[in-house]
Amino acid sequence: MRNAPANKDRFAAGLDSFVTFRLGQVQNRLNAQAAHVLRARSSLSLTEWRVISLINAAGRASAAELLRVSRMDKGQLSRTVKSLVAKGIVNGEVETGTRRQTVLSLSADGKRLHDRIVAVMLERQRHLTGGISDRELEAFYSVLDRLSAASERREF
Amino acid sequence: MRNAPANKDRFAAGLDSFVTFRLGQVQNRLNAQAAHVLRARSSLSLTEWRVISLINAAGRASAAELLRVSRMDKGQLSRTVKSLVAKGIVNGEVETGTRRQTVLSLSADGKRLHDRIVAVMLERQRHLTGGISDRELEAFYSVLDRLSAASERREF
DNA sequence: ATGTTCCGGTTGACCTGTCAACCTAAAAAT
DNA sequence: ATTTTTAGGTTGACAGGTCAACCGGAACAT
Repeated sequence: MRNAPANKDRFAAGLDSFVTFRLGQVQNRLNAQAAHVLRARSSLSLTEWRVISLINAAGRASAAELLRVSRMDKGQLSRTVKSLVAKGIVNGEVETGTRRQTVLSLSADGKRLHDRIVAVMLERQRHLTGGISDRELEAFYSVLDRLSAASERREF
Repeated sequence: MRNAPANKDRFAAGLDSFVTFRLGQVQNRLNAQAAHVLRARSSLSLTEWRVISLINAAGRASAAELLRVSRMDKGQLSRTVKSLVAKGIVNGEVETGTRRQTVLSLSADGKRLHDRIVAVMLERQRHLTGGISDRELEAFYSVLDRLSAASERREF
């Protein structure tokens, strides 16, 4: 890191101390990278890929379940699922009877697509975490979890 | 943490292992929280606040400097600065001669605003990192930096 | 049974982020 | 001196995220 020119230090004291600031910077770069990879190897957007991952992880799940787990936006999920169904990547069976939920699952095509992409993503994951030991990662996740918990309080 | 209902575990294996996924979740929640705080105590958007912070940290700086340091979008910065100047929060002097840069600084109002908000933000920062030791934070930042470095390679 | 509440899902409006083209002035090249 | 390159900044178009109103069916109360 620290690849910015000399005057970077002028800012160091002011902003680097904000966890959120640093976190944000890294996250943006990671997202851009992921989106780039996806564009290079598929026609999926990052959100589409996330939804595919979610559905794959769940096997079969309703949109509501995915929402609870991912905390993504209702509307966004709805639209993304719609487009994935249109592309034949996701199947949506209208499970009537039990509160009319739509049960989502990957189609055969979807599964193949997922498996192809997930391989690349796992490789990327290895690249990203390559220089990081398991203990470090554990600690990292632990801090992340605490930040997540602390971000709960709305008044802050 | 871990406040999701029972079936959370079904997803654990699949997605929690992706650093980027976890990072993203936490980041979203932190952003939402920050935006909420800002809305409650000012009429600033998150981006406006970031730009104000940047300018404050720099004292006086050109837009280009802020860009290099923050890695935010050119256009977004331009527009945000424009609106902050319009609101009388930021002064933009057209430093001609040296590559026609516009030197940005906080106005008196801007400075007051910044100081008022930064107090809340520092309090929030303390809330967020309260349960986290300095050593843990150091380690956290170190991992973050390595992730950031690894997100450089475009092919991944 | 019927009206009320609740919940899963959809839609539209709006706001933010991102990309790329463009303008203009300064600097460098000839 | 004139042309070319480079860099700071602006703008427009568009994709993606976010909010809130809404729809319709299930569950529940009376």
